[in-house]
This record gives sequence, structure tokens and C-alpha cells, in this order.
Amino acid sequence: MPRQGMEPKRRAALVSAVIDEIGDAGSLDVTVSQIAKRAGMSSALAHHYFGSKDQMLIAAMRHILSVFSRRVAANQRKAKTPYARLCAVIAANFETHVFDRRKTSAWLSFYALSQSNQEAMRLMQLYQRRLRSNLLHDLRRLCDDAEQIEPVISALIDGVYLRAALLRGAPDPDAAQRVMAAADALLGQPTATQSIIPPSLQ
Amino acid sequence: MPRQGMEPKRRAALVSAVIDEIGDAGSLDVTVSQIAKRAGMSSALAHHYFGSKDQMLIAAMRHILSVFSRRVAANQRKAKTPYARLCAVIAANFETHVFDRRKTSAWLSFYALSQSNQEAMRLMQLYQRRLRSNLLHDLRRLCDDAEQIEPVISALIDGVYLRAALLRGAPDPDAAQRVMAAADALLGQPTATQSIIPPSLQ
Amino acid sequence: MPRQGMEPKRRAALVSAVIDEIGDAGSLDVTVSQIAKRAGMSSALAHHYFGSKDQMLIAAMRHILSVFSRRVAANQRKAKTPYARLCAVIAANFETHVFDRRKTSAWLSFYALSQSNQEAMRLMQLYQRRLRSNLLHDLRRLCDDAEQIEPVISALIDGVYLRAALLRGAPDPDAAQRVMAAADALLGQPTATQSIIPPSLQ
Amino acid sequence: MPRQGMEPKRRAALVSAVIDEIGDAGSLDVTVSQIAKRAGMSSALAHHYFGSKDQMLIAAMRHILSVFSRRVAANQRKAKTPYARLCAVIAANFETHVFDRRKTSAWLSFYALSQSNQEAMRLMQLYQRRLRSNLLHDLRRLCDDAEQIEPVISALIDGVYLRAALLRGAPDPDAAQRVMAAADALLGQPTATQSIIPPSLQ
DNA sequence: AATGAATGAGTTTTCATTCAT
DNA sequence: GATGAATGAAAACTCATTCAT
Repeated sequence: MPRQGMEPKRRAALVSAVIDEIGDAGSLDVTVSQIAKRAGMSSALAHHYFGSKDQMLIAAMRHILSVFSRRVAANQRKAKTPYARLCAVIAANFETHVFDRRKTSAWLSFYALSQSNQEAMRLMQLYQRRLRSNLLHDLRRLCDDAEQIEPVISALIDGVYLRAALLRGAPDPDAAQRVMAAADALLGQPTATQSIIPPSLQ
Repeated sequence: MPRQGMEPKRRAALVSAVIDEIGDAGSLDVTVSQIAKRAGMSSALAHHYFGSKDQMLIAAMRHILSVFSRRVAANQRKAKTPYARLCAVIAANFETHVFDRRKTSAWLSFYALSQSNQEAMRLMQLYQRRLRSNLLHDLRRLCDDAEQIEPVISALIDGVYLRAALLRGAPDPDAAQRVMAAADALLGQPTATQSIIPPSLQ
Repeated sequence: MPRQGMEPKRRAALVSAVIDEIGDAGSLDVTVSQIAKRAGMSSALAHHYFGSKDQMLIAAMRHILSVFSRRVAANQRKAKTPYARLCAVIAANFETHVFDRRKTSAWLSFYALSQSNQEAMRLMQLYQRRLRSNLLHDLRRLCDDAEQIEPVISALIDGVYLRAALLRGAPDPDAAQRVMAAADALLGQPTATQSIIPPSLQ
Repeated sequence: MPRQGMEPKRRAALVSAVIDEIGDAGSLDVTVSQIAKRAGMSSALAHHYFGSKDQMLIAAMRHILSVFSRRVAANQRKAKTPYARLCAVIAANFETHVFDRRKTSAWLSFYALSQSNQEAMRLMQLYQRRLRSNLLHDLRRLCDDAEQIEPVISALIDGVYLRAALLRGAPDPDAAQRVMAAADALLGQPTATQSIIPPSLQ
């Protein structure tokens, strides 16, 4: 059964299993054995690949954040105006594959992990700083008080995630709309969001 | 050493120790022994009073939420107009004794706890429903789309808490102002918050 | 509340509580607190009176055995012939107050206790030797092979108890009859038991 | 040290250790650590294989009962007449490997266990029902009142076990003979047991 | 490469027992 | 006499991690 070049597949399977297992459990209280079993291998092999449970969690977190970052970048590339780019960044947070039950639940757990794990904390902050600079970059072109508005939008996104994780049902499909509308209000613009977000970003 | 009437004191000491310990650790990964030690007693006594670790955590969560609820009620009583009451509710979330490092950190942990503990979930939802109805009650008197605005404000408050917990430094003293300003924007009013929130609520 | 001369009442209440608690639980896995609570006092007081949990159990066992011994003696006094006395001894084992659910269940537990507790072992053996000599005394007057028959009758009684304890329902009301009939068969007599046991012994 | 295919060996070693440990202690008050140590492994491994202490005890009980059942079946196969089969069943209870100090002691403990453990109760009752139907089957061919005699023989066997367990010395080697003689008496036959039980069953 | 075997270290929980009042 | 307060010691059980094969 052991073939060549299995390592990347094994690692990916484990990362995915971590997210699913944490998402299902709703907390970090999952065992390496559960994760390994879900990924179809022994816990010993899981350790062989990642060295420790924490590293497995970090890898999963890194995976979620990097998928997200790629979605943001992809969306931004398609947008031409500052406003469209702002929409693109916000919308990326709520895309189907990002804003689903297991992911939000895992994400909340990673937030918790970052309270006790240095590396997780660095990762989380790195991602927040990126989101922040992305938002600021476009907000500055749209208004004078970007520095005031950015933390509100960022916190709002996090809050929406938090509530989605808490409820554990299917996440609100209108979440993106609501956040965009709020952003509009903060920018002092009439809410015209619906017609402005391009369909590709929904 | 053993004196009469210790139970309430011991319980209070434990509840406080739970919050501090979780606040310091930044996660629920604290042992009953640590908590009991901080509260100045044996872990056996802690179990004697609370029956189980989970009940200890629940009691601490209940304490935080009830303190918060009392602050909301007190603030509301002083406010006369719907707008003032709205401000009062929001401001209660950010009072010094509520919005401090350990409390927000513990609160995030309780959010996580509610993912795996039925009773914690019920408590959390109860508190959210109360906050929601408080906000709605006044928002309805201030605008037509209260149902749209309430979840945004609620999520925003949660998001601000989440970020405060993440950073683990002293929480932003302007948090209340920012949220109020955002609320104003959502209500379509010019931001006049600073002059409107009475000093007693800050 | 503490009055004079409470000690005998307290001790009796505890002994009774031990038997009931063990009878209900079906095993020695009962706590001193449970026993004390059932007896209406604190576990500290229970210790004050008996010194240790083991002593409480021993006292309860002693109580059961002494009640039984008194019943045997009382029954024997009424009987005039060796055969009637034999019947009396056997019947004493199955009187209503002796052969009831809680008592048999407790008795089995005491048997188990005697495996690990010296004093319980001595007590149990003392009671068995007494029963043995009682039976032998009359059997010798009824047949030649009393030494062969006595252990069979003794074992039979114990076996009936064991099974009564196992089933935990209401004990078989015909148990005495059956054992008597068996004794008759062992003595080589036709079974005429029913008419021979005097009503007062049933 | 870890080799392949250890599980069956480990399980067997644990089952054996449970019986020995309980037999020595004379009660269920043995710890998993003691058992595991006697079986030459860590308590963690014992838990790994059996899941819980209760399951370990149940497995040991199951082992004892199944060994016994196999002995009964083997003995019965060799017997040709109903009377010989009856002897075979009874004798099986007193074979050397069945009726030894540790086994009877453990067996009494399992009786006690069945008072508090559902599965143990089911097992015990299953075994009793089997023994009962075995006895009844042959008794019906030997007399008219099989239903009256069976419970006496069954109780007698249990009683002999109980007393053997209590004394904790080497069990009475004549136990089988005595029980057989009693059975003969109950059947109304002259005691001719000694010449009838084939040597192979002793 | 892969795994079953194995365990040390730790966690919650229980409870008999002691003690100050 | 009586009790609430308090704990040490031990128990079952868990799990990340290591290792021989």
C-alpha cells in the first residue's frame, strides 16, 4: 500500500480531517487518533508527518487562511474600482467554500488556539494585518476617515463569523449583503450594494 | 480554619478564579487544580461545591453574563429617550469592569465552551436573545429597518470583543465610541455620539 | 437538638441505614455519606460513633446475625422433639423479617466483606459454627450420618440465600418448605413437612 | 518490545490476571493498575484493550463461565444414560480446574458484581438458565417432580461454592460426592453414587 | 512508508477521614 | 453532641507521543 509520493496527499488528508473534525466537535477537543482515523491512517503516521498535534492544527489553520487569501487576491484582480475592490475583499469572507459550517467553527477554534499558541497567534495577526491593509488601501480612496471605518468593518466580519459558528446551522446566505450594506452606511453612501457586487463574487 | 458560612465565599472565590485563570491562559485548558489553587483551596473542595468542572465553568459564565445584564439594566434605567437607551445598552458592553482583558478572554472561551456544552449554549443564546430584544426595542423607535440593523450592531459588538480578546492587551478605550458611531451611521444620523452619551455611562 | 442518651438511637439508626443502603445498592459500594444521610445525620457523626466505615459495616453484620440467632433460639425453645427443633432452626432462616430482599442482599455483601476483612470473617465463621452445631445436635438424634447431612443442609440454605439475593425480587415464600423437604429426603423420611412445621414458625 | 499480534495474548493475560487478583483479594476491590501489573503491562494498555474496568471484569466472568460450559458439554457427551448425564453436569461444577480457590473466590465476586452491573447480571442469569435446563432435561427422565428437585440441586451447588469461597482454603475434594449423594436422596434412590460416576468425570 | 504496541504524565472525580467551632 | 469545612490519597480513564518491526 505505501507508494511513492504519498506525503503530500497524506498531509492534505490530515489537514482536511483536522478542519472537519474540529468543525464537527465545535472545539479543539479532538484527538490525534480521531483526526488520523478520519484521514485514513494511523495516529503514528500523522505524527510522523507533522511532528506534533499543535503542528497539525497550525497546518490546518494555515491552510484555511491561505485558501482565504487566495480567494481575496483572485477577487481583487477582477475588480477595477476601489469600491469594487472593497466589495471583493468583503465578499471573499463569505464565499460558499469559506463561510460554511465547519470552516467557521474551525476558525473560531483557531482563534481560541491563538490564545495559547504563539505560532497560531502570529498567523492570526498576520492574516488580520493583511485584511486590514487590504481594506485600508481601498477605503482611503473612498473616504477621509478610513482609519475609523476599517476596524469597524473588520470587527463586523469577525462578529458575523462568531455568530455563525455559535449557531452551527447553515450560515446566513445574506451575510455578505448585510456587511456590505453596513459598509455603505459607514461610508455615508446610500445602500446600493445589491446592484454593485458582481455576481461572480457572490 | 474551617469556619461557618464559607460556602458563598468559596463559591465566589472559585468563580472569580475560573475567570482569572481562563483569562490568563486564554483558553479553557485550565485544570480544576489550578483554579482551586488560585482560589486558595483544594480541588476536592472545589468539586464538593460545584460537582464538576463543567458546572464550575458554567457558574463563571453565568456570573459574567449576570453582571453584564445588571449593568445593562442599570444603565437603561437612567436613560430617558430611545436613543439614550440604545446608547446605554451598547455602552454597558464596554464599561471598565466588563470590557477588561480577563473578562473578554474568558468570554471568548465561554463562546467556545458553548460549542460543546448544552447548558453553556443555552446560557449564551439566552443572553444574546436578551441583548437582541433590548436593542430591537429601541431601534424600532428610531428607524424603520430595526430588524436589519440589530444583527449588525450585535455582530459588531461581538467582533470588537473577539479582537480585544485576541490582542490580549488593554482593550481599546474608544471601543464604545466606535460602535456608537457605527450605529449612528447605520441609523443614517450624523455622528453626534460624543455629545450624547452621558458621562455616567462611559 | 442534641439531647442526652441519643447514642443508642443514633447507632441503631446507622446500623439500619447500612443494611438498607447496602440492600438497595446490592453491593458494598455505598458511601458513609449516603448511610449517614439515610440515618439522618452527618457523616462526621457517623464516624464519631463507629470510628470507621468498616466498623459500621461490621456492626450492621453483627446486628443481622444476632437478630437471626435470637430468632433461632426463640424457635428452638418452642420445639420439643429433635425433629421439631431441626425444623425450627431451618425455618428461622426463612422468616419474613430475616429472609427479605434487603437483608439477603446485605447478607451476600457481608459474605463478600468477610473475604477482605478479618473481623467480618470471624463473625461469619462464628455464625456458621453455631448454625452447624445447632443442626448437628438434632441431626445426631435423627440419623446416623449427621456429619454428612449437616454440610448439605447448611450449604443449601446458603445457596437459597444467594439465589434470593441474585434475583432481587420478593424472595420465594416456599423456600423454607423446599429446604425442609430436602432435609426430609436426606434423612430418608417421606416428605411430610407441610403438616409438621408448626404455624408459628412460618 | 512491541511485536505483532499481541492483542489476544494481552487480553488473555489480563483476563487471567483479573481472576487471580480478585481471587487473591477475595473481592472486587482490585485496581486496574494491580491487574495490569500482574499481567505485565501498564494500566493504560489494559484500558486500551478493554475500554473500562467493568468490561475487564465482565470478560473475566465470561471466561470462567465459558470454560465451565465447555466442561459441562464435554462431560455430557461422554455420558449415555440420563442419570450419567445428571452426574456429568453436577461433576463438571467440581472439577479441579473449575472448583479451585481462586475461581470460586472470583465467582463469588462476580455474583456480587451482577448486583450492580447489568451485563454481569445477564451473564449470570444466562448461565443459571443453562444449568437449570441441563439439570431439568435429565431429571425429568428420572423422576416426576423434576421441577421441585432442580432448584434444590442448583441452590446446593451454589451454596457449596459460597462456602468454598468463604473458607478460602483448598476446596473440599469430596464436594461432588456429597452433592451427588444429596441428589440421589432427593431422587429417592439409595446412594450408589460412588460406583456410578465414571472416573473420567471426577 | 506505515502501524500496532506501549506508556508516562496528567486530569477529573470520589471518599473516608479529620478538625475547628 | 453535632456539623460544615476541608483535604490527602487514590481511582479510572485519556491521550500525545515514541518505538520496534
